[in-house]
Amino acid sequence: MGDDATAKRRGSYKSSELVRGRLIDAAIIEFATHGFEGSSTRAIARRADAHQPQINYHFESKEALWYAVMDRMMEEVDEHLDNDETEIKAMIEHLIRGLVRFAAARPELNRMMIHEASAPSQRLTWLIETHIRPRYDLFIAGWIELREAGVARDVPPELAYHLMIGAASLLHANAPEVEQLIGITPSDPATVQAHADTMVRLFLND
Amino acid sequence: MGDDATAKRRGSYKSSELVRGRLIDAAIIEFATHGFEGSSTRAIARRADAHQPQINYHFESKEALWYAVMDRMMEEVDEHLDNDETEIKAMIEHLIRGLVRFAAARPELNRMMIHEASAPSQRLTWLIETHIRPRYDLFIAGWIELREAGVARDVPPELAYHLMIGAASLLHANAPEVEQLIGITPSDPATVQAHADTMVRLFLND
DNA sequence: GTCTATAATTAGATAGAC
DNA sequence: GTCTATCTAATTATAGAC
Repeated sequence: MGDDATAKRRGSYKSSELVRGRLIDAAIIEFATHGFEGSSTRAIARRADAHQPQINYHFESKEALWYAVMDRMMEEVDEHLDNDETEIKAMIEHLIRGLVRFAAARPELNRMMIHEASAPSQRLTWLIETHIRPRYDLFIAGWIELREAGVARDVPPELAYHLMIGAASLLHANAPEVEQLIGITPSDPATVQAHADTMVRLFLND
Repeated sequence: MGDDATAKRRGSYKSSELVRGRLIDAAIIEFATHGFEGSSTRAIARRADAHQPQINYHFESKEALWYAVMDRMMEEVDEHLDNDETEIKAMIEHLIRGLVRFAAARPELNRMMIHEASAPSQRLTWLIETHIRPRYDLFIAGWIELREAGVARDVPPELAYHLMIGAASLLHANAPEVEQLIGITPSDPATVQAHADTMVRLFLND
């Protein structure tokens, strides 16, 4: 170790990971804005300051890049929603506030979700079975427990997930519309705070 | 009148309007599913049982077709939300139930809105100024009045519109996901009813 | 690993016969 | 108004020099 070959391998490896990461970052923006079909690998590469064929080098295909993007987004959700509360009401309140904060910080996930969830597809099936169902099951179990404890308002479990995510995310997913229509910046900390407070009031009993 | 030329003109006119309507119907589905850039005029024409150049004949361009689609969708919203209630609480309850019913019947509008509202564009600006702002202004004026009357729950006016639409529409915009994940059909009358009931409970005081 | 060149396919739009 | 054929430009992916 320490010879030229090792140094070169290390250097190349590091550089490769950097480009790979930049391509994922760029793809998140493009896929969220234009959808999978509407995004071009050239635009992704340009945004990542890379060349278009590097996508096929670092990933198997445009589709493989999309899967890598989703894996990354889901890691980020989990970091945002990480929860060490033990009391049940504090936990759900923490979750609701986390949902709003994440929607504001990363509107791209909700945008991508709507693009993909609009029609059945292999990508949607993979997304549901790999990433969504485990998280959904946890959420629903918690919601039912909260309903029984009288903490949650009267929202049927099979509707709760999408009502809550819809109310938490549209303001941020549609941020460009909101800014032009209403004149507020949805990602402003004060707006996020007011939004989270409102969500807690709406979905939890006093 | 009544001569061959007139008959032919009449026949052609009727046929032309029919094709034009079918192209708009088809474009609604395609634009909602794949976004503007992701939709191909060939796919739209195929779905309308027409030929691809007929789009450029009946509309100036793919973009002109998109504008015609939005005009049509907005006409449909207004029909769905048409309201002859006079009492203020009955009016907002009618509106909320109408929002849910429309989202279920025509998930395409909400899908298109998210596609377009994700990034600034000429299309988004036109959509806001032509169609959204007048309806938004009416909604907000009503919401403020309701807040003062103590009928509406404590949701700030600048958040109310997107919270309500988000909660009303995501379940239906993401219907394919919901069916696979939860196993319910969001457009089922019983589900729509339960969804509307829940929305009224969430956003209005008892 | 990068980057130029390019192959193969598909896109939106148009020409012109009917 | 319709429909075939086609133009130009853009797309994903690959070949091969470096």
